[in-house]
Amino acid sequence: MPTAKIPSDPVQKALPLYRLVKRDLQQMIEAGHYGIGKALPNEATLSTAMKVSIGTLRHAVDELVHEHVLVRRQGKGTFVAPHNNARFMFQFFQVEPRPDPEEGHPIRELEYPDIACISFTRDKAQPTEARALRIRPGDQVFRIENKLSLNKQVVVHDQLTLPLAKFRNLSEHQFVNRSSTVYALYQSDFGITVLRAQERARAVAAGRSVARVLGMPVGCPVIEVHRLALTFADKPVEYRISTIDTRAHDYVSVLSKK
Amino acid sequence: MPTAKIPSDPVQKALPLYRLVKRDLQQMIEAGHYGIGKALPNEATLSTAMKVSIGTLRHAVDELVHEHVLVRRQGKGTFVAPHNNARFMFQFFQVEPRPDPEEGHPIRELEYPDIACISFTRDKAQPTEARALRIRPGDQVFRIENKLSLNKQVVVHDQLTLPLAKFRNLSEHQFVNRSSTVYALYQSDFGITVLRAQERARAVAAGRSVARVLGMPVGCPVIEVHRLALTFADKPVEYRISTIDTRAHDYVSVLSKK
DNA sequence: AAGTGGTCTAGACCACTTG
DNA sequence: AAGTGGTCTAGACCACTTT
Repeated sequence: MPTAKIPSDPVQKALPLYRLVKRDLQQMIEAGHYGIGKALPNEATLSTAMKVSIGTLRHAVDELVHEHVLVRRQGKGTFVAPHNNARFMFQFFQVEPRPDPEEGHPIRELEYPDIACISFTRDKAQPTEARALRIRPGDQVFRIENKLSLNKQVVVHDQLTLPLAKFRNLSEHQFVNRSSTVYALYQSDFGITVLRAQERARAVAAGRSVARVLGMPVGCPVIEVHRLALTFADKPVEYRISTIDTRAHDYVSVLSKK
Repeated sequence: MPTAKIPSDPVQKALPLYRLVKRDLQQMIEAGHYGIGKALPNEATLSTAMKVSIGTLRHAVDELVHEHVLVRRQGKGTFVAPHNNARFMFQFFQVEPRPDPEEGHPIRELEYPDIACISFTRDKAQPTEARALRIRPGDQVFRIENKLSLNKQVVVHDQLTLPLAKFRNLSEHQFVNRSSTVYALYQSDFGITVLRAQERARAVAAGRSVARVLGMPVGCPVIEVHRLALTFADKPVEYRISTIDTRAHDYVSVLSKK
C-alpha cells in the first residue's frame, strides 16, 4: 500500500494515488527488492497488496515504463529494465557514419563500436569533475580511457571518471572483460541504473594525445562532449569526456522524440 | 467513429481501438479541422461521436498529448499544441552559455536569442537539400540567413532552406516581422506544425563568411549542425544548417528524457 | 490450462475554469 | 452553477507465453 497518502509536508500539493503508487514502486526498485532478471509480482497481486484498483496500479506502471525504468512483456510479466540491449546502446551511443550525399540514407546495419581500453587508473577528482559528480575535490575516482572504433576506424576517444565510492572494488579486469556495455556493468555489478544523461558539446582543436589516438593532425576540429550520466533522483554516477572525429562521422540527435 | 476497424491490408495486424481513434484524431488535426486557438470537442462528446468509451478516447488523447500534438487544460479543454511557447523554443534552441566552472550551474534565466535576418532570397535547391526535403534538385526554395545573439554576442549563424511549394507567398517582411518563433509562423501562417527534428553535428573550421558573422578568426573550430525539421508522418519541412560559436557556449542535449 | 499483461467498458466523483 | 479535464474503481474479455 502507498505508505503515505497524506504528504508529510503540508505545503506540498497532495499527489494523486497513482503517483504515490509509482513512488513506492520506484523506491522498491531502487532498493533492489526486485531482481534484475526476475519479474515483479503480477499486477493483480500488486494492486491488492497496495490496496488500489488495477487501473490505478497500471497507471503508475505505465509511467515507469515510459521512463524506461520498467518493461512489460505480455504473457510473461513486468521487469526492471535491463540495460544491456541495442536500444540503450544506441540511445547513448550517438555517433554514426555520415551518409554518402550521393546515395542518401542507405538501409544500413546499426553498428556496434569496438571498444578498447587504453588506460585504467585511480586518481583524485579534479574540481570540475568533483562538482559534476557531487563529490569533494580530491576524492578518489577511477579514470578510464577508451577508444571506440566503427568499421576498424577509431572515431571516439573517451575519458570516464567514476567516483570510487560508488564503484568499490571495480577492477580493470572486470571492466575490460565485461560481457556487455559499461552501463549494463554498472547495473549488474553495482546496482546502478543509468536513466538519463546530460551532454554539453563544443568544437575544439584536437590536442596532441587525442590526435594521436584518433589518427588525425593536431589542431583538427573535433567535437568534445561532456556527459554526465544520472540515476534515480538525478544522482550523478559517471562523468565522461568524449572526443569525436567528425571528419567522416556525425554526432546525431533527435529533438522532441515521439 | 473510427472509420475502419478492420484494416484494409490483411497483412497488417489489427490495431487496437484506441489506436484507430488516435489515427482518426490525428487525421482531423492534420486536415486542420480543429482551429489553433480553439478547443476540441469535449471528451464525452468525442467518445460518443466515435462510439467508444471515454476511457478509450482518453487513451488515444493521452498518446497525442505525450507526443506534443495536443495539450490538455483542466477545466478548459483540449487544444492543438501551439508552437509559440517557451517550452518549444528551448526544445529546439539548444545553445547555452557555458557555465562558469568556478560557480557551477547558477540559477540562470533562460535567455531568448535575438534573431537578425541577414538575407532572404529565392534559389534553386542543391542536391543535398533536395534529397533531405524530398523535392527535386532545382526546385525553388527560400534561402534565409540569420544570426542569433545571446546577451548581445552573436553565437549562431543559421541558414534555412524552405521548399517554396510548402511556403507559397512567404515574404521577407512576413518572416522578419513575425510575432514569435519561426515554427510558430509555419504553424499559424502555413498550417505546418513542426513535431520533431533530426540533427547531425560535426566540427569544422570556420569559413570566411561565417567567421565574419560570428566575429572569430577564420579556421576556428565551430560546430555545424544540419537539422531537418519534420511534421506529421515525418514529412520534411525545413532544412537548416546552424554554425555555432562554442568558444563560450555549449550545444546541449539530454538523452532519454523523462 | 493457467498465468501474465493489454484492451475496453460504464460510471462515480474530484479539481479547475468560467460565467 | 455549469462545463471541462483528472482520478479511481470493478469487472469483462482478449492476446500472448509457459507448463
